[in-house]
Amino acid sequence: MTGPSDPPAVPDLDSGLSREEAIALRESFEDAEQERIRRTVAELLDLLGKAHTMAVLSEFAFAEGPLRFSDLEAELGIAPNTLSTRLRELNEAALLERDAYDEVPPRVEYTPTERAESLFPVFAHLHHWAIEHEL
Amino acid sequence: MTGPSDPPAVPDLDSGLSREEAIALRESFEDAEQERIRRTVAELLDLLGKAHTMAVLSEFAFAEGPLRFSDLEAELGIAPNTLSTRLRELNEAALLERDAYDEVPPRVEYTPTERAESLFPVFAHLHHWAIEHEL
DNA sequence: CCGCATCCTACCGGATACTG
DNA sequence: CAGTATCCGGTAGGATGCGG
Repeated sequence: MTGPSDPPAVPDLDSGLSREEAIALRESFEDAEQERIRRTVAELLDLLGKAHTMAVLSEFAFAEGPLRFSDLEAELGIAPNTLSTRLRELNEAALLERDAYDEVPPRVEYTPTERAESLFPVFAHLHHWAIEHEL
Repeated sequence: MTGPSDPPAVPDLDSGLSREEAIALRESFEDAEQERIRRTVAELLDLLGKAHTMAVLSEFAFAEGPLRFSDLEAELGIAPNTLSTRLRELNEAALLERDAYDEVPPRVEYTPTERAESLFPVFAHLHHWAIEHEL
């Protein structure tokens, strides 16, 4: 009773680009460009590797519109200082847009940028993986 | 000179499952199963969120066969104790298989399992993202 | 020799209290 | 409500040692 039971027509877990295609694609670039790609991937993995960064982005990936600080705080159960740091990093990486409204009570909304949206299929894939596997 | 120049025919960055499809798919399950999926995703994000886990998996995603401890240590420039911990976690999560050969010099090989391989398109997508964006 | 385990240090993330 | 200040515990990094 631990595995998925009676799964409703799960489409193939073939998320676009395969490993071979990705390798071939990268090798089609000049050396300098390959090096840039390598560095960008490393930086990206470094950012995503920080605690809760993936979880935060995942929330945006499955949310309809913008999210507020307290939304994320409540949903993820993460300390405010840490959340604050993560949001600032994501904002500086141009993955989240920060909009502050001068009201009472104050309101700050975070919205994923297009750069972030083009990253969201990753979270859809992770979600799909979780449907078919356990941990 | 910072952006990509003369990009050779990059295929569309449309990695299979969209956000809407992922949401619809999840909602097609019963509540109990949805809860299991939610928890699995959370655990997965927690594991991937640990420092260097993504980087380690990424190495396997683009490597041909198995990798050795020293390969990863040299490639990622990460402390041996930390690498040791990450490899053990990934092994316990059944994402890496560990094979020790009793030779001189000793040899230990880590091989991604099928579970891990079904996760690799994620890294191909991240790589693809890095081709089209900066950080 | 390689793959770790150990020891220590530095930094990062968690909890709480407090402020604009 | 949306953070910041402070303190503290845990975790990663670096050097070293050692067993296989």
